[in-house]
Amino acid sequence: MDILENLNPQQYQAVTVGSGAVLVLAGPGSGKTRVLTRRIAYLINALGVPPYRILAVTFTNKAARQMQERVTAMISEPLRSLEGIWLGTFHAMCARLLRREHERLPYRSNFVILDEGEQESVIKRALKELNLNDKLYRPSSVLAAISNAKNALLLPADYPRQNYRDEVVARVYERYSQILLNSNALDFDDLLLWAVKLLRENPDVQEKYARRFLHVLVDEFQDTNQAQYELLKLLSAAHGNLFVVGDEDQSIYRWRGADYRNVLRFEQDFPHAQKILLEQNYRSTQTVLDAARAVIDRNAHRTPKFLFSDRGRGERIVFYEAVDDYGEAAYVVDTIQQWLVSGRARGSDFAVMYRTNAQSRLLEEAFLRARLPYRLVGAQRFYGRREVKDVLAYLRLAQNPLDEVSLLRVINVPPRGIGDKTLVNLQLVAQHNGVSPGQVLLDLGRKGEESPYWEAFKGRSVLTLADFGALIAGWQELVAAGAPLPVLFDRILADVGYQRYVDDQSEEGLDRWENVQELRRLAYENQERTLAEFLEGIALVSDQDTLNESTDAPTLLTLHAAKGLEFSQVFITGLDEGLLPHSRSRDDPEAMAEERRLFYVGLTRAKDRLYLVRAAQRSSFGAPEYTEASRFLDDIPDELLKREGVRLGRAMPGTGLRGVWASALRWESAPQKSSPAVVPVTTFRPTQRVRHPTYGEGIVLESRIEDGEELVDVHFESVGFKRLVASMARLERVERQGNGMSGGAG
DNA sequence: GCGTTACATATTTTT
DNA sequence: TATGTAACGC
Repeated sequence: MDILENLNPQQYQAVTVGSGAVLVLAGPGSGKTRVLTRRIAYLINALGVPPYRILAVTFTNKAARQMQERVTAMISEPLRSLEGIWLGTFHAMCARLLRREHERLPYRSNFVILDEGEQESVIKRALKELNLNDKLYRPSSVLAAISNAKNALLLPADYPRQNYRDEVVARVYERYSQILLNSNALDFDDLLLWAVKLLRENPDVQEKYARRFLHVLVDEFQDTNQAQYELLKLLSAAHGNLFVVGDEDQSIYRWRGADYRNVLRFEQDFPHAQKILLEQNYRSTQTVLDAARAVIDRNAHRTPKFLFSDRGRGERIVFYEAVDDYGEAAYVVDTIQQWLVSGRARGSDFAVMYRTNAQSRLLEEAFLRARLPYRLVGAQRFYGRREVKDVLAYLRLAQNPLDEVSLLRVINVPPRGIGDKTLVNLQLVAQHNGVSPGQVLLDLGRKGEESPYWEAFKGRSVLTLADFGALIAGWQELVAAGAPLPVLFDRILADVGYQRYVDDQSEEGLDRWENVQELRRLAYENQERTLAEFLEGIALVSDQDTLNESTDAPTLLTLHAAKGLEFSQVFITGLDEGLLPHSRSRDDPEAMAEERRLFYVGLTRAKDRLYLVRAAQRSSFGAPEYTEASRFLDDIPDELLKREGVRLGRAMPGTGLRGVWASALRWESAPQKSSPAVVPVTTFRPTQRVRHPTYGEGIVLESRIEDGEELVDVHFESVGFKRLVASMARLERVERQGNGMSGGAG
């Protein structure tokens, strides 16, 4: 394939631009990935740049993998390979750098990478050690503060102390860092922070890499944080060929330290940078783009862009207001099903997006009920499962016995008689001798009574400790002897009796054991790799990476996870105040602007059809609540919208039944004309009054057929909302004149 | 030291 | 809801 084929003038310019700093501002669907991959291929094929002199950075493994595949396909003979190129995520690149140069760092090359849960447990430990109240200083908020500091390249000593709380956070930060150092462990932020430190403090190292990388290319530049930007500057310093692609309007990771103003800084730092705007959109209909533009134009401080498409106006955007969150999920699934039945669309054409992961549950249930397969990105991730984390902790312990986090996690899992007392003792002994608890254990395990630590323990506790230490010692020997991953895996499970522990023959136990088996399968597939590589691969996978592209089914995913993807038909659900925009962003204009960008990202994922869905009533947990329509909906011009479903006024909080009544009045509910699918026949209709032998009288909110059963949602005067199966519940119609507005509680 | 239970408590997005 | 933790009894 010709690398320069099928490029518009701006894309062509970006692909072939000469040396120096280049900023490509690429609107959604403007061929950003195409530009990036062709640029790399162009450098190699046309300019003869050897792949090993190229550094290309992405945010997700998936993006990296995709880029790798596409570029490889374009590389011409005689090379045909990208051997030597550094193409990966920021974090993977840093991990690689740090392992290579570990002698310049206070870490060993076999350091482990902590995930967020582990970070939090270290914070909790630090708080406890410092006698701080974890109610007052929430681990999550302290962690966020520390993370922000690291993103801004601030070490504990540099942490700004403006008030007492800062002082406390600084002290926790200090202790936290010590624990990590002693554990030979790094968190995600450390990977970046230490990489920058390494390059800054070792000019020879910096020069080595900066000279090597003739070209540095970056995807999603608007999502970089300070540390990442600094790293890019350090690595491109020698040749100055820094090629970044991004879009301020798609910056949605502010909470993680990303700062879209890096785009502005870039222009200041490289005043001669070439700036290229990609504005032609190849993805969406003009209707979708118009709506997206109307939404994003309300944000200040951005480079105005004029996205245009030659795909024509396309269909109007459907706006559906459901009675409640069940109705919302049902609408989504019904609509998709009708398309599928009609044969005019396939499963993978659809995506259902939401703000928070919790929203996926009702949707999943609806899909399950309809017996429609779906694929889910992220959420209760496999690697987050307790049993999986346990086994991984064992593996990490085998690789790095200094890892206190993992040690503390599994030292008494399954229960082996090492309780709080013994644990505190162990830590004391370790501290006294200036070693880590893991080392004490190992020594006890290896030498038994000969160990100098033996006497420090009293009673039989030392026996249990020594037993466990002997296990770890055994695993370590296996690792040192280069035993294959599955062998080590099985040995560990057998040694600790893990199956007996998780699989209690209950359904849940079976499920857990399944997960362990799944992990073992993974180890088997990766048996060519070292334990360290295996663990690092797992530590750095993201949810987005778990998307299985081969399944032909609708995708359920958060708006964040949707970035970079596209679908023929997109549902954005939960368009309620408090959810999108999220309530936590309410009082912060910057956060609110980001909510808007998030919505913008969702809108621009759609190629052909867009459905905006919300629920008039939603239960976050416990009690259902009335919701207000998202303010963002107001910004979409009416002529782009086609309303369906019930119609509600804005905001009827505290008006009791009125909300329910209003929501039960169908405003327009004609089935989509374009869809020949069968409209199920129901016995009950919304607004109809019914009587139930136990609950008394109520009003039908919604009725639909699922799996051949008619499901009726009723609001009873006595008990409120109930979902009934029509054939089971002895529901009677109540024929009555007049408006039923009286009676009932809200 | 272990296991059960009651109770509280918090819920955004993730490399 | 679902998860964690504090308290209790064994």
